[in-house]
Amino acid sequence: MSHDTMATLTRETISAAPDPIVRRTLHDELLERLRAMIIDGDLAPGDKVPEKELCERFGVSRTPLREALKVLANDGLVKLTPNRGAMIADLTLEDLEEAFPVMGALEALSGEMACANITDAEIATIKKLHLEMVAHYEARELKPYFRTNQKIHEMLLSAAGNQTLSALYRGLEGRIRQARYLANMSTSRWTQAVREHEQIIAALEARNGAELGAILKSHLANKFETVKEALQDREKS
Amino acid sequence: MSHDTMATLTRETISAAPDPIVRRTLHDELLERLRAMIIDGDLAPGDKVPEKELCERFGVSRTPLREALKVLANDGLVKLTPNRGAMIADLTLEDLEEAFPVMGALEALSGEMACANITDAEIATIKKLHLEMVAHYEARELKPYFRTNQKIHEMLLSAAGNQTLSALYRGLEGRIRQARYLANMSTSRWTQAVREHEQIIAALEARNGAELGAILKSHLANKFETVKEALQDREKS
DNA sequence: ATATTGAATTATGAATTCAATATACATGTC
DNA sequence: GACATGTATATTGAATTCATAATTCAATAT
Repeated sequence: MSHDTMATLTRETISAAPDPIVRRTLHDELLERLRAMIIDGDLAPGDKVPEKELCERFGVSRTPLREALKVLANDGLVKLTPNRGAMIADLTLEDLEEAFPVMGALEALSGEMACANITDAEIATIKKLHLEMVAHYEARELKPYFRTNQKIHEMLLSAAGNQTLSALYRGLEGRIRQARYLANMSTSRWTQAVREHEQIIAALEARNGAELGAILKSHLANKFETVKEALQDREKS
Repeated sequence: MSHDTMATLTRETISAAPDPIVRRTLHDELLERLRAMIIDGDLAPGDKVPEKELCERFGVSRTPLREALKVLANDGLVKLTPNRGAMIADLTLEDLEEAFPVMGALEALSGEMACANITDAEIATIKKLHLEMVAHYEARELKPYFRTNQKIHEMLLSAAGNQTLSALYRGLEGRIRQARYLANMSTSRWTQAVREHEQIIAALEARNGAELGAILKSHLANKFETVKEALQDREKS
């Protein structure tokens, strides 16, 4: 064994079995859990965040919890008022009006990039999901419909293969999470939405990125209109 | 004074002078300062973040500083490794390749929305900045050129009038901050960039949102190519 | 009866402390 | 002399503590 290969060999020996023990910080773990709680609605918008209670629940001290809250505040999921603590952010019409165009731009990009990178297998999976979704539409099953719908958009996003894009998109989605439960669509809008999804599939199969981007953008804009109406109705009551 | 107007009057008296004392938390202040330090390059990529030193510098304890670091990590400006502390995030080619398309989408949206909302006065200001920038180009003053350039893009962004968009854009910009110092443009690229800026002004004056969006997108794509080359050169050395 | 004031309680922001982990250094072995 | 092992120091993550601000509630005045 010559001397100058030693170092290389040693490194290979070590890196041959790179199986590090994953250790997460409490802060990190809490961040994930709290995000999930907010997005799932366990912590409702407008709620005060009960620091003490959550600490007991998770069995941690206030320090890591508060660190997580600062991050969530930065992401817009909670509002922090000095000396008055944290509240789960409430969704205003203005928030929606700001978020949707940005979502549209990101979604369009996601479509464009997905067309460039997606595999045939992935397209097949999306088609299958699409058929599932249509079945839910025909059965008028709103919740399963939404769920499948979201899966399709998630797949497009991951097919785009851009972590930065995904992160921003998910961040925005978290903020407008409430909108989902609002959009009790009219039959005509629902039919239109399904038709738009047909177009999405077609553009995807043709791998026409520009087209897909445009469709997604207007699809989202239409969805926004639906949500906006629902939100305005709710605010009246 | 009738009794039923009392409450109203009282409320008016209070809300007539809403001049709350602005109190910021240390965490918030630190966040701002650290961001500036990173973006200005006072803390260089790859540097370990000296917790203790910074605490002394700012005269605060570790708690608020660490809170700020978590937020910065969430934004991708620093990397946090458990038990090993924080490092200023280093910019890889992959980061750039991910960030630029997203920046492009956001910038395009910014242009579109700016056209819809911008005032004549704002257009005039931008034109003035543009002339300044051209002057710097002709004098071959790179740094002032960049600075003015950035001001123009900032104005477009604020003219778009979408806080969500601004926040995401600035976040991304912070991450690719290093790219600025890399882009030592060739003369031909520089000339091209100025020409593109002429087009930007033209589209803006015509208030042609779609056009402006498209120009900004390709403008950024071209810039990316320049930066990419510079980065590859640097990585070789 | 209602509104206002002041004291007690609670919650928050930030500093400090403590335990666990990593790094640096020294010593011993081949 | 190179490497490994053990020890000391420093740094980090998280709990605890402390001071201050906000909230609650009873007492008082209107």
